[in-house]
Amino acid sequence: MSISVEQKWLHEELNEAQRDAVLASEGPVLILAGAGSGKTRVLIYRIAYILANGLAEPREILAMTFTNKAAGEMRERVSRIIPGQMSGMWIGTFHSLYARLLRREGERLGYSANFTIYDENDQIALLKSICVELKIPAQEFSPRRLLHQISLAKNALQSPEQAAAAADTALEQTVARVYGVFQRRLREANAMDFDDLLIKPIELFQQFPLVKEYYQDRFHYILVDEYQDTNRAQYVSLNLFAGKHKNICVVGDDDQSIYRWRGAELRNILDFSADYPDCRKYRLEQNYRSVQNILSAAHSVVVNNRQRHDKKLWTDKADGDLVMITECSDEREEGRLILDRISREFRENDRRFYDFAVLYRTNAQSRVLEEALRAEGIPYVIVGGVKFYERKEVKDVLAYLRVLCNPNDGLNLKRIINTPVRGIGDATVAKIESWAREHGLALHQALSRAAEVPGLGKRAVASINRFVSLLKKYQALQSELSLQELSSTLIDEIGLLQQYKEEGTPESLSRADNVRELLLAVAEFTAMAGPDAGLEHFLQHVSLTTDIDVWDDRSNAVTLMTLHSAKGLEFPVVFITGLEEGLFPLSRSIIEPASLEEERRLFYVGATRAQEKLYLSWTRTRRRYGERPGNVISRFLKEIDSRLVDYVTTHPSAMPGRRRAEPCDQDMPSYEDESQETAEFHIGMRVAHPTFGPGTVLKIQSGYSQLKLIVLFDSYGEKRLVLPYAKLQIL
DNA sequence: TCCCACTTTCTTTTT
DNA sequence: GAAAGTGGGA
Repeated sequence: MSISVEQKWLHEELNEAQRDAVLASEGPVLILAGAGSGKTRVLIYRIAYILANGLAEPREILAMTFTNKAAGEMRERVSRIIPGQMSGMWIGTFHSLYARLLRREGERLGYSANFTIYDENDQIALLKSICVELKIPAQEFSPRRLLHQISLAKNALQSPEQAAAAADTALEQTVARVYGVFQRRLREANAMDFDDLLIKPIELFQQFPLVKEYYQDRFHYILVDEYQDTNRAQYVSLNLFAGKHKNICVVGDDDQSIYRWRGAELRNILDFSADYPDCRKYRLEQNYRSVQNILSAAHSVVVNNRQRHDKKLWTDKADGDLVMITECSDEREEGRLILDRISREFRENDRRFYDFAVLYRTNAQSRVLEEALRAEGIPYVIVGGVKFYERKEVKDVLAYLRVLCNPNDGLNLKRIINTPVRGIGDATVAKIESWAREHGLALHQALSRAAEVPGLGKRAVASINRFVSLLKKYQALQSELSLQELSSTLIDEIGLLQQYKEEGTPESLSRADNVRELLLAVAEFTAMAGPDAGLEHFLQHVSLTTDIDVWDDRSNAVTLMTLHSAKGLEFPVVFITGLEEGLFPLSRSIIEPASLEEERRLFYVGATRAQEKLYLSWTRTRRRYGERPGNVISRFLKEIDSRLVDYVTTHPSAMPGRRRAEPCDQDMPSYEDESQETAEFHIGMRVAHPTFGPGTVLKIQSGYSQLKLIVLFDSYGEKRLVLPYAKLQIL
């Protein structure tokens, strides 16, 4: 195809490799784009190029991004290059775009358009009730573990029947059994979980070829960001979408794949050229983000991975400062270290608070850091962690809204039936539930016929009737009132705010605040989406909006978040904390090479967020599970080329209140220096137990007086053993 | 049915 | 050390 318009910006804004990738609009295209190499820019210009040359209408473009925030930015930047109408373009995350598709077409699969989206807590709650019903011992098969297995099966497009057929171990058999019931329950509730959002479009397309053809026809150009983190379901659905025009452009970096644990398959990107033999490949290897030392340090770690394509990013930036590694005595010291560096950066380099990001492996680490920043009065924002919409009081209100929107949602119905307390206890609910099941009714239907249910007291029936008429009333009001009016009247009527006020504890007051904030969020949503946006849209927005989507990168505050959340972002100064064996890399990952490599990629992702300064820290000891084990320096720190590193140890000063950091001339400490009393055992070691048989040591915890081992037994799962009593044999 | 005190588990990471 | 789960008593 000849290019009708040769835009000036193609030459001014892009380097040669980027421009080639943009111009290759037709056919399958794979763009291997290293960290900071401008892949977002390529995607944006690609869309702009397609539109500017009239190759497609906006509505014929489908662009998958990793976050809603990224989608919004992309849309905005495209419209700045190509002013004009952008409406009709499908740009968003897999989950939000597929939810849109399923609201339109899900009817064919037996879901009505008002389906509820279940988040992880809902999934767990549902699984728990299934486990109780099927009498599955929760100790042996924790709902969490079952959920993870089910989720992996779903994302691998395995049906419950296939899972049952393939099941060997007791765990797999249980998973398959629960999985089948789980799916049935979701459907009965007219609910989809996050995984269903990805797999139902595939079912739809497979069962309804005409629907498939419509969408295949419609989307002339498909663009996918972060392709290295797609799972099987995403992969299959993309191929279905691209089936006709085959103009599919995927962008990714195998070194930045960090979601294997939730089913992402690296082979999707590694095998793209096998799937599309005529595909064109482009490599973006010039990094525009980081100084050379940071880039080299990150590279010196990630080269230790075996599962990767060899490549090396380059930059024409200066070397920059050395990467600083600091050894701290404990996590509070680590917090102080960060304060210290921030104030120094302020003095020396004229920074703003938003120039800094503090990254960590687990959310639990944020607390100490938060305390340190607060004590010093430094503004900060935490991305992730306990999410607003997951707070109890917020979920309670949302549960009401969900039930109003979708009465079949039995899970949320059970949540609110006795919240606030109205005398409908567990026993009553259980009776109605089993009666409902006997008669093939949904819970809400049974509730309206409470008088017929045997064994219910008069008081209980009266309470239920009051509750049912409350719901009926608001269902009727739904069409008359605006979203805001509906929710605020409802909150008034159930007396939630008043109840919190009466309790008067700081905790309940903050709950009241959260409920008010939820009302604010409703107002904000209406302002953004327009008055026509229905309850189901608001609820979908709530389910699929993450912290990172609302994070404001220009607010004047230090950002705290997990390494995972930091993907795709950049900051002048980055701190990566908690670089200790067992924390980063996490102990569970150490025993499995593939997981360890993923941890290493996570380190790579974190390090390459930094533009100018990278501070890495580890602590000699850190509180975990209320205990305080000794730590060993992370292997990742040892893998960094020592010529790129400035190693510093902080010593608690004799004078209280004063701290200093002193350079330490010695080489970095090695594992051997850290000889623990646990010398006999180490993580990853194979052991045998008289009752549980063979297993692998997952974790070693040093308590105050005794040591605890966590061992993953081949046939008994995880057990915690107290060392002096566990008669373990080393294999 | 509800509330309080006690025990247990939990820490990966996220749409 | 917190949050959630368990069990006994009112």
